[in-house]
Amino acid sequence: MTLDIGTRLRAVREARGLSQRELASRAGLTNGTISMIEQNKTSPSVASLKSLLDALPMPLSDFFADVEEQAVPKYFYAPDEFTELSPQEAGFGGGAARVSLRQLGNASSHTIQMLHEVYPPGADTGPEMLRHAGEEAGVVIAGIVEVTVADQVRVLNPGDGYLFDSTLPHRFRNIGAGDCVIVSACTPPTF
Amino acid sequence: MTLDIGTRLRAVREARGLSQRELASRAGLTNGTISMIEQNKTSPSVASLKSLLDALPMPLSDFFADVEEQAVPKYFYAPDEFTELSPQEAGFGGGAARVSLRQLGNASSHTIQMLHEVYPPGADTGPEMLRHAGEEAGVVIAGIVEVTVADQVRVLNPGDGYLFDSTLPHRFRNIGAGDCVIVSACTPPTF
DNA sequence: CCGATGTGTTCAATTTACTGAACGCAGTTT
DNA sequence: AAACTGCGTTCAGTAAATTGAACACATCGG
Repeated sequence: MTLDIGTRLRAVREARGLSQRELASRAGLTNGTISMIEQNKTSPSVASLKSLLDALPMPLSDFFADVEEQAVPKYFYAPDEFTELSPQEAGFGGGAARVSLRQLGNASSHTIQMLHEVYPPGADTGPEMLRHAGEEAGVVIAGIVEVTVADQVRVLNPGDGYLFDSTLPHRFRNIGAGDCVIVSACTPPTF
Repeated sequence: MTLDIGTRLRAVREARGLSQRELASRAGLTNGTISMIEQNKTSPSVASLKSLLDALPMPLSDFFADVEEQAVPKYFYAPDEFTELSPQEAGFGGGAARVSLRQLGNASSHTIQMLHEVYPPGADTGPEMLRHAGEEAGVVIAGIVEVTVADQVRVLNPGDGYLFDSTLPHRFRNIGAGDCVIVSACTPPTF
């Protein structure tokens, strides 16, 4: 989401019938600064923004309540825009190997969670089986992974997939020589 | 003036069980910055604060206001066990190009539908935009695809992803020289 | 006991926000 | 018309936020 503080601020300022200079003097800032902010050429500090809103006046929560509604929705993500989830939060307690779990977007505001997962050789989600609400599915892109679901164990190769209810105890182990890459999806997001 | 965002940020961060470094890496900032902010030694820019809250996640306004049942359930699928969806069934009416949409499992008995999609060069879901209930997300594995969602158009390369509400009109076009491979997920399954 | 890993803090260097004084433009006033 | 008054924008310089690499302090395993 690219949040548009500039137009939001301008809208509020003009609704009060204030010029940039008037608002600037009340807030203890300069008109130039306000101009830059309204054009989204800079991202003001919280302190500066609070000064401006105090001078209007308007609470920060109200200001952002509207800003987030007007925010431009984000549909596309470059590789570096995936958010890396820490192993701990993903449910991997004392895992020795480092697993990369890169999430697509901000799952808290969606009903679906998609992950780009990379397991180094030997990586294991651990003998303690994972369990959580929802369903999960995935496709193996590269490498070899042994997946355990309930009482079933299976070795999956590139092109293979899986699909099961997440409340069933499950476990992933990379038993190949190289990295194992999986693209998976969960619903609802697990936190 | 106070506006103690430092202790507020620390409270939410610790509530999530995250260290300063973990949060920093997710938000694309450094641990030092978070330390300074939490001690109120600096006033973060709105852009920085939003990055931090997105990684938690939490909206700015909140921050500021205070399978089908079988005898034996099937969890694993070999590549030839994916069910090929006919273009028509997938919503492609008179599409000239042949698109491969291979579905993992029997989606009607699940809340999640995962597809392994292959688009030949020039493939297009058509100028009539698709619309259906639910959300969909995907990761590009190979090739180059142009995706249109509502009024946004974007060219996605391997490693890129997408995530949007399926009620928004959308369209996929393979604009590369080779096949385009995408692994996607929808919720709920679209039929 | 010591090395390895974890935490949060500190500080010089860099990037960025902000200042202060310009600028150009549109109405009014003389 | 020229001179004023108001508006928002631009720009070099300054102040502050942010980085990146240290630091000190804990906990854990050999």
